[in-house]
Amino acid sequence: MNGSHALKGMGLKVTPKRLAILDILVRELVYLSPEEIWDRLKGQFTKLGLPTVYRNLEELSQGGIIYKIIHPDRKLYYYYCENVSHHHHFVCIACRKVQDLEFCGEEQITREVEDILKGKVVSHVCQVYGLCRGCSHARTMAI
Amino acid sequence: MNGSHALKGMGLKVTPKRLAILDILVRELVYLSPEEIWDRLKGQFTKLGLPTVYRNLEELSQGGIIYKIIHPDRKLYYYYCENVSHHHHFVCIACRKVQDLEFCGEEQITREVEDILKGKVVSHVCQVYGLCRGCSHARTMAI
DNA sequence: GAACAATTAGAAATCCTTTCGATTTAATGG
DNA sequence: CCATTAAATCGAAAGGATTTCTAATTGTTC
Repeated sequence: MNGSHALKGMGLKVTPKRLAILDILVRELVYLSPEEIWDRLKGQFTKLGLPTVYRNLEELSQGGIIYKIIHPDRKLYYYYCENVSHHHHFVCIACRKVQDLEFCGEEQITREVEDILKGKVVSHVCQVYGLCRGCSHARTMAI
Repeated sequence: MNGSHALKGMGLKVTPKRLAILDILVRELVYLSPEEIWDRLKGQFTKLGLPTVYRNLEELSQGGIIYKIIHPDRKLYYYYCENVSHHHHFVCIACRKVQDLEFCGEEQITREVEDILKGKVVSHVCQVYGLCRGCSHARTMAI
């Protein structure tokens, strides 16, 4: 994963801040809010506005290199995922780690919508919440 | 669907406003925002605060009689659905109608998470967007 | 390295949603 | 039917995440 390359590829200028924002997500592989990313970068840049973080995250997301989490609290969270083909995610509710899922019921859903509801599928979202391997162990032992 | 009965069942007082809010959702069967519901009820009640609508929708949702839509704009929308067993929905992006889907990949997903990721599923969301029968016809003819 | 367009800072605005204290209303039971 | 009490409502105001705006800065290109 080459940050500069990726940014250029989507027609964005390669700025240090933009790179740093992407880098955080690439390194942590958990979903983060704009403010959390801002906090992590404050030490690295004397001047960094929260709007800059918001704007960059939105641009990166538009460019298809990072993704938004569907979160029950209806706030913005982003995560990086290398896998660019269509797939869904398993999100750990304890540590926020995001992992790929193979399974996607697209076919069955499309068939049902077309055959029974006589409608047309445009898109679908699917997200699974739970405890990842590590957190599920930790919890079993702790409680 | 008896509104008063349903409200009592969840330990809520039967007030005219609460009934009217529920009634709108039951009659329209599309997802609506608190403000849209408020607009529809302004004529019916001289005094009706938007916070009242918000509060009631949240209570009804807590009671499990109405549901929140997962919407990309991250705003609140609610809809009524008679079917209380676990299932997902097909949402028309044109008219907002919400229809039940049979299919749910719960089993396969749980198996994948447990067997491959060694994690534990707690919950999952799934929502399909598209054009319902009527809107898909209308669009074909219009464009 | 000059020119230009894109990016950023910082403050302020926006807008959805929630909170608060005071008032009203539904439910209960005598 | 009326009194009591807890729940519900009003209206204003606060809260808080996100976006907008203008001027200043910085990458990119040639």
